[in-house]
Amino acid sequence: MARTQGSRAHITGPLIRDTARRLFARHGYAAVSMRQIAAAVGVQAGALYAYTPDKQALLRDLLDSHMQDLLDAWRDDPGAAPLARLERFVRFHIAFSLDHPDAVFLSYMELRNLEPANFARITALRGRYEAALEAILRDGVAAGAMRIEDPKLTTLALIAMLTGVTNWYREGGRLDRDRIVQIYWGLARGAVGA
Amino acid sequence: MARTQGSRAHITGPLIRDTARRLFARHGYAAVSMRQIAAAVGVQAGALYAYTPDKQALLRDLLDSHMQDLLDAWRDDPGAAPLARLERFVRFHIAFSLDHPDAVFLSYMELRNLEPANFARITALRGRYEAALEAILRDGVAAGAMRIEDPKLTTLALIAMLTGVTNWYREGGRLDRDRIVQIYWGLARGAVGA
DNA sequence: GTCTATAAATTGATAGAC
DNA sequence: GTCTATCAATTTATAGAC
Repeated sequence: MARTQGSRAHITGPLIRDTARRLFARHGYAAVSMRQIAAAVGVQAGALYAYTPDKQALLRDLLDSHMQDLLDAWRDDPGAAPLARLERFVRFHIAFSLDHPDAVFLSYMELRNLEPANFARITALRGRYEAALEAILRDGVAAGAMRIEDPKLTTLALIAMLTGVTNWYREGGRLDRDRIVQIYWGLARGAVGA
Repeated sequence: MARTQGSRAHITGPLIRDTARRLFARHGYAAVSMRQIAAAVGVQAGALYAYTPDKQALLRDLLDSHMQDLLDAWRDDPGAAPLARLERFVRFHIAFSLDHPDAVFLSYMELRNLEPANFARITALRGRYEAALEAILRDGVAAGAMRIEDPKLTTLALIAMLTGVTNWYREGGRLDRDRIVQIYWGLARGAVGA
């Protein structure tokens, strides 16, 4: 018989987050019940509430920590050439997206299910990430290394293009990661007129 | 007092579809109840079932008719120069996306809530649309008018980039539609090496 | 920390009157 | 075609035992 009692707090906490992230990404926040999460984790529904005050907080924490991780992981080198910085950004964004596909998917799919205060917080973090790319583009224009009509729109367009890899990438598919980065870098370089 | 009885079938049918599309796009399919749709339409929940056998059929019909509309609306001119065809595609895709933002959003957001048979059908229609762009890119490469490393990936990348306008466009914003098309066409043209 | 049990509300869908 | 009323299942969240 399986365990029916006893504490496993050291693994249950992270497991709840991992499980919720996967199920939310696959079926949508509203479509996944706390009972489904609990069943996949291997606990009863009531046990979840020792880790999160409610379902909304679970979603907010997932999106919040994802955006924090993303911002912490990106390190620009303002001293390098703008084109080299852009290439690094392309490589970073694709790698991060493929390493955390569920979190990336969630963070732009479930914004609408956040309460206003949480929505504002996540949107602000996203704005900081976009500003990081926009700064590269503006420096590239200033240095004469890029030709860009509208840096703000180009930022959004490039991020949408790069994030799109999560929609079709499958491990072991036709193209490996380096090849994908190479192709997208060619597209991005052309788009900025370099 | 408001009407509490009587048939208004000629307007209720389309109204249910319009309302469901808007609410599904805003809050997500699973998050919207049949009662909420009915209330927004101005009927009681039971009345909806005179128009749709169930909630799933309502979603399927919305996605199906959107993809049909999209395919019907796009008319390529295989005799024209590849770059001119691509420019027309960019203009068309952006215009269609901004004219039907909810339908576009739904059609790539709620695929996961379709039953397998419905999912396969919608995905096949989407494949036909992608093939239309890919044909232009291949012709452009063959004619020496474009330099593209991978036409398939470039197709997906361009569509993701163009569809992204629905994420930030607001009527009466900083840029009008013609200007947006102009900017995105510049990005697309550069991306394909023209 | 986890369980069992349950409260209170909401869900998709149906039946039958008009 | 629409309404009212309702069923059966499911939902989030809580209370109290262990």
